Formats: sequence, C-alpha cells, structure tokens
Amino acid sequence: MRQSKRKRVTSPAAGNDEHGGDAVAEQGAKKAVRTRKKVTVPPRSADVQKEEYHCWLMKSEPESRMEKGMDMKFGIEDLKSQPNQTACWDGVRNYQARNFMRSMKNGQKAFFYHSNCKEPGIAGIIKIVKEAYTDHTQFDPKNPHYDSSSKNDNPKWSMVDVQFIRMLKRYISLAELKKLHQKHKTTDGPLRNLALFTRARLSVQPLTQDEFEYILSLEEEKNTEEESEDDA
DNA sequence: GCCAACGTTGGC
DNA sequence: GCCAACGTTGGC
Repeated sequence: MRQSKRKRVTSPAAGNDEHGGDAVAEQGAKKAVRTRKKVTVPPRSADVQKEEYHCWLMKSEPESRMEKGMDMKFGIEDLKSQPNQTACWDGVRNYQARNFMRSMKNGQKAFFYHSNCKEPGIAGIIKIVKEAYTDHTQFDPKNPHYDSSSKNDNPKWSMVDVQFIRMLKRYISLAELKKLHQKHKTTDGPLRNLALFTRARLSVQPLTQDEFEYILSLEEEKNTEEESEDDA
C-alpha cells in the first residue's frame, strides 16, 4: 500500500500545496498517501469555518528564548524599531496558520499578541503590507525553522510582511479576554467563539469584524476586572 | 518547570 | 484511513 500510491512528484502542476497537506512531496511514498486527506479540517463549528476573514491575531514572543542558538524574541517594540516599522512574519510552521496567512490581503489589520511571556495579551495593532510569499527561512539550515522536506521548486511555507500601526491604549491581557470569553459563552456575547480560546495553539488566527471591534472597544475602558493578576 | 491540548507522524 | 505515539505550543 505504501508504495503503490505514490504521488507524481514530477508533475509540475500538482497544485496541491494549497490546503496544507502535502508535507511530503519527495520524501517517499509512505507519507504521500496519508497526508492529503488530513488537510481539510473537519467541520469545526461549521459556520465559522466558511466565512472570509478580514481581521487577524498574530502571536509573537516578546521575551528572549533561545532556539537552536537563535533568539526568538520579537515583541511589538522590536517591530517598531525595524526600518519602516515593517517586518516579515517568518517561521510559521503550521498549515492552518500558513493558510490563514495566504488568505491575508494588503491593508488588513491584525492584533499583535504577546505569547509565552509574563503577561500574555494584545499589545497593539499591525497591518498586512505584503501578501503571502515564500518564507526563505525554510531553506536555511541554520535557521531554527529550517524544513529539510521543503523543496525550492515547491516551497511549503509562506510569510507576509506586517507594519506597526499603533499600540493599544492599554494592554489587553489574556486573563481579561478569558474572563470575557467565559462570560460571553453564557450570554452569547461577542467573544464567545474567540479563536484565542477555541483554537488556543494557532499562532495566526482569524477574528470576525465583531470580535475585532469589540476587543478594540475595550481599550477605552478602565480595566476593573483584573484582581487576579497581581499575585504573580 | 510542568503539563494539557492538540497537531503531526507513521505503522498497520 | 485509523489511531497510538510523539512533539510542540503556550498558559500557568
């Protein structure tokens, strides 16, 4: 079974890279069989899955952490200090996150989320200034996100360029968002399906316009809900 | 540092 | 194609 179904890797027009399954192209037949099917996500919550998104949340780590000798730190301040306050969003190695990036359009906005840090949360707003193109780091053996299975003539991973727009007027912590999410689940509020909680590990996530605007409206409020955060 | 959640791998 | 084992993410 494994050998018999081998994918025609020589065919130029396979055109299968789009759904994120084809991890495999050359690696031998064993994997080739399996991967394609998985790509389409089982209907998760059916309605949410179909819409076209215009708003995003992108995670990055603001604190130093070494990975294969390279510092992963890239917080919103680091973006701000780039030339043009613009940077490429490289290193995404998850098919769903990649596919979301591929659907991003110039001018769309995203929250810059700080993850894996003291106080995770949303720090600011960025926008897409270059639509998906090849993430060069996948071909660099010295890069922590090097992917030896990705071939030059059919790259697996993409990235976009983002530009800093502004900081939020106040930092909106994960803890605060979580409380609202919990509440909204019972009240049918705007954050009831927020991907940050329903798809926790995705590093690039879509938001509905409603979700985006609601979260933005929070920056105007005084945050009275955050007693639990001070005992850290 | 721990570990739950969940995506990926690969044998069958 | 199923599913157990494995690896990674990221909150705590």
